[in-house]
Amino acid sequence: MSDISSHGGSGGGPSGRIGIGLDLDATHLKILEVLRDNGRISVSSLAERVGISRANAYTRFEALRADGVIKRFTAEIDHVRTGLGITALIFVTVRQQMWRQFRAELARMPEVEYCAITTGQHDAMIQVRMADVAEVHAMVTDRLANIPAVKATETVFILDEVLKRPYVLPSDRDKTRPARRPVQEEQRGDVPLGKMRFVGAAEGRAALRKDD
Amino acid sequence: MSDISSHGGSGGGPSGRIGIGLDLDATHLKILEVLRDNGRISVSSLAERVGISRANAYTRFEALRADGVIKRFTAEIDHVRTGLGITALIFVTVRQQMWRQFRAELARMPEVEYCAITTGQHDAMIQVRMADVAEVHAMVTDRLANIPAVKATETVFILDEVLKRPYVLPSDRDKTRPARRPVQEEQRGDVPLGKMRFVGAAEGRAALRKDD
DNA sequence: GTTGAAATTAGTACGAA
DNA sequence: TTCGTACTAATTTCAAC
Repeated sequence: MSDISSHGGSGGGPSGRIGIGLDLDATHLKILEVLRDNGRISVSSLAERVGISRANAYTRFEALRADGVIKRFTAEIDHVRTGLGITALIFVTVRQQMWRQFRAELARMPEVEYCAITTGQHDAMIQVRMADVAEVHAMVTDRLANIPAVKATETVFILDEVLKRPYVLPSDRDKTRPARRPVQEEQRGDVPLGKMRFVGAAEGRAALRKDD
Repeated sequence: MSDISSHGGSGGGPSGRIGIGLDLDATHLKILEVLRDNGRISVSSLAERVGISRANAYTRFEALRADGVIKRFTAEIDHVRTGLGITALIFVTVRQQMWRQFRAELARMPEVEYCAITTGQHDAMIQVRMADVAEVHAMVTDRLANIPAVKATETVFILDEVLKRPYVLPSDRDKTRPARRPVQEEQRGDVPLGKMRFVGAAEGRAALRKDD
């Protein structure tokens, strides 16, 4: 059960994989679209829905799997039903040169569902699922605070998860947006830029993306 | 393709579902554990791995599905391979009384993978997948800024996704932690509490969790 | 890249423990 | 409830086109 992503970052940094084994065409994307909503569909039904032959579907399906485009299949579950109804985001400031230790400690925390290294005020964001707020508090004060690599934390609770897509595909963008495009074009320029803010990375963090 | 979660929040608020249709035993959790890593496993193999009969596995599997504990099955994909290698978090401050509009606009944005309402300095956090940073910038300035409900935004880029579990289960906690428990007990009290911070919700936001 | 037919496997229904 | 078995339907594999 190795949970640490073996792949490179999603930020276009030092990734690792250079040669692309497979370039995805519209059919590949269609397959991924179907698989997003029904990961247990049979390859036969998949072929039908996508509009290709079974053999072709099998070939493409296997290629997507073998090439790592599809990392794995999983079930989406209702956390409330399993008793982990509290979700929190913990923003962590990591002490320089201690990323390796931070990562190692993360691997020991099964209640962490997601951890990303970010630009901005903090260095990392972790998402945890707990039974109650007391457990979140205990996790932050007892476990995180005891990691020397952790300089500071900031915790925020999730009140509601409004939207959660399994994943986004490039083909998604051509669906809802065209209707709004003209509006965008017209309003371009009138945008009150002052109300938004981009937060860059702290000193030297980008260089520390991989372990230390 | 309705992406907005029909379920209640994950924060224990006004959920909707009251009567629990199914209380999960250790076997149920074991099933979910297997399904987390292999959502396409056959029910026969599942039965084998969990150590129950095939018939029983079918019954429990169906019960978990019908009861909504398993929301759906999906494929996990590599965003870099699909050309959406840039991930950003956008923290949004929403104008009071305009949550309904904000939610409606969100539904029109297919590149948004996740949106949660949070406590703390901001009101919501959305995660987007884009082809490049320019697209993120365009999304924030052209699309988000044009929503009257959006008072302000703060954008942060994800440099690396260190850990991404499909989901956390209550049974996970009894795996890695026991080894560290004694350490926790010893260090309890020596925790430098000053280095962490809990951020509460802004005025009246909890009451506005559902639309408006 | 497609179709069709054999082999295998999945899903269902039943009685017994 | 759970298990084991037998039955039916579907899927996967492999062949030739």
